[in-house]
Amino acid sequence: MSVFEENMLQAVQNEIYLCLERLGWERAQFSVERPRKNTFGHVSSNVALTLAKQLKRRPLDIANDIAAELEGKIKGLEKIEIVAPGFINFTFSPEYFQAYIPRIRKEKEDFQKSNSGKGKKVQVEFVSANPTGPLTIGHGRQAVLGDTISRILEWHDFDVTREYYFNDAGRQIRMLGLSVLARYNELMGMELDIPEGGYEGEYIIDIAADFRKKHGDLKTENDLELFINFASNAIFITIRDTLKRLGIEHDVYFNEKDLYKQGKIKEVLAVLGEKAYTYEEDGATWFKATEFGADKDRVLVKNTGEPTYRLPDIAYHREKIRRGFDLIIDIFGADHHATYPDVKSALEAMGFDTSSIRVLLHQFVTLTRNGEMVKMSTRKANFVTLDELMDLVGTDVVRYFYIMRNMDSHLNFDLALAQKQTDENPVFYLQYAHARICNILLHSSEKGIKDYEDADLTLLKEPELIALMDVMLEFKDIMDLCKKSLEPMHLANYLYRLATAFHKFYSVHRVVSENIELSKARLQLIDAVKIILANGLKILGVSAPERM
RNA sequence: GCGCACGUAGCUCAGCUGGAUAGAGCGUCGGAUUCCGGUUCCGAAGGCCGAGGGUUCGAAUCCUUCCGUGCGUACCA
Repeated sequence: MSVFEENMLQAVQNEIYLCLERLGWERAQFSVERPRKNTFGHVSSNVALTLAKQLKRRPLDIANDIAAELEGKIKGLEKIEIVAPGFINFTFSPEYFQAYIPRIRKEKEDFQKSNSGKGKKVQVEFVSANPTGPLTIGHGRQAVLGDTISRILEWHDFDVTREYYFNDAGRQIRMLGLSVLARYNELMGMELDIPEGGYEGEYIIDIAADFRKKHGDLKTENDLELFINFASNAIFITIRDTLKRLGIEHDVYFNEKDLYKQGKIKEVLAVLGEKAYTYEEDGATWFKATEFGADKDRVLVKNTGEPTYRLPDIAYHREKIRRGFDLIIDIFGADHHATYPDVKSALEAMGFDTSSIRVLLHQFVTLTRNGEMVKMSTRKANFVTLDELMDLVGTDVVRYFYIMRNMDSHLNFDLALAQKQTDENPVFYLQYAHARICNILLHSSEKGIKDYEDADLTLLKEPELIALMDVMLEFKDIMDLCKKSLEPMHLANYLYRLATAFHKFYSVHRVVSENIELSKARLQLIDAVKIILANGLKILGVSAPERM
């Protein structure tokens, strides 16, 4: 049996290009895609439609010419059909699909793995939540998105650095220190006095108690720095543990504080000043953002002498570029969309090329419980933490749910639904397909079919099997799409479709039957399905259970 | 006001760079199992793709106006 090196889309596209060349027609823009309906074949192209205008001929006639010219050129092709208004549909033969089964089973986790990243260095910055409280459900979306995107890039052979920008300087962190101090004083018998804008969550009390355990009773008025360090460190540890529980570990925690210690903040001010992109007004230092198209200039250093968040952001991104990544991906919540243009402008003002930076914005998570919106705020204590969510529904569900929607859309996370853990949940449907395959493989060996390596794969030819194998081969296209769009949703949807194709096949055909030869062939098939399911789930960070 | 998004079935959402009769899950109603796990499968009902205009062979998709929702528009992060 021959092995087909290219996938269907590439093979068809290349042959159409060659065909147009032979016919002396210009290269037009045309699509080669998988049609929505399987009655349109496995691959479909609109090339005749797009050529109609420049050739001044009927699309159907053009399609006929192209089809005739393609005759016998595409390996593994069963038939070409021309359909009004001028689509050319390609149907591949069962042999084409069958040829992939041994490859999948041989290459296993490396099947169709891409090396298109060529080891290029990519930095993915995500979460970067202020260390002022536990991670919430809102942070969870970004955490899972960032990690899954990282996994997708790693699959494509990029060298990925997962990074967390740790805001351990500035006003918010001082508020945290003051809040813990207030609780500490309360423990010491003083009246509780949480500062305006301070943090009121229960965890502040716990930190204060731990502080007292470690440091005992202090006269604390002048030890704010001690409280800040203790508190931010305590919260850092809980954040890291929460992420670890989700299967996420950052390679680098970049401390904002270091930007100050190493003089990077001053450097940025100096460089921008030298190039006359800053000026002083009302006691503050301003950046001339209007010269880069902004509606107004921005403050970099307040009249109190304290930098705004923009300045360290600029300094941090300057460091990112200087560290020599080929690609820098920033994942931010939608509330940050206004800040990046300023950072970009400042970097360009300093003479940096910002084309390697790609900013991904994701919309918010709306949490509902019994149909009612649950509002989230770290300062007030009425939030649901990411840990609580994992307690409720498990990490597999959390990871899948967060990426199953387009990041441009609001994610509606219905807690009541998520807690159900029933068949309404796509994760179980998917995992069940994997578990079911494992069970069938187990069953077959109990039935005495231990070795099915010598199967006759030409027996795999029923429509449900062809449809299943068609979906299996789509894996590479989906991974390419994920890389291009940096949108893991496509993989989640794909795996769901793969599971569906398998369940449909299962419901009409027995795998293990009295017909030993047929059983062997189908065992090879489902073993291959299992491999692709497991590969995809691994990229999503979701487990592939052998039984449930 | 201005900027960035979003608006598709009762609900939650797909629909990739414009393509063929707009799809799925849940919910509703009705079916399928002597059998490898029914946590499965099949069928039905349910849509002026927010509204109007434009571009073209062809629009849910691109442009434009309007309406609605979210997030920004800080010397908060």
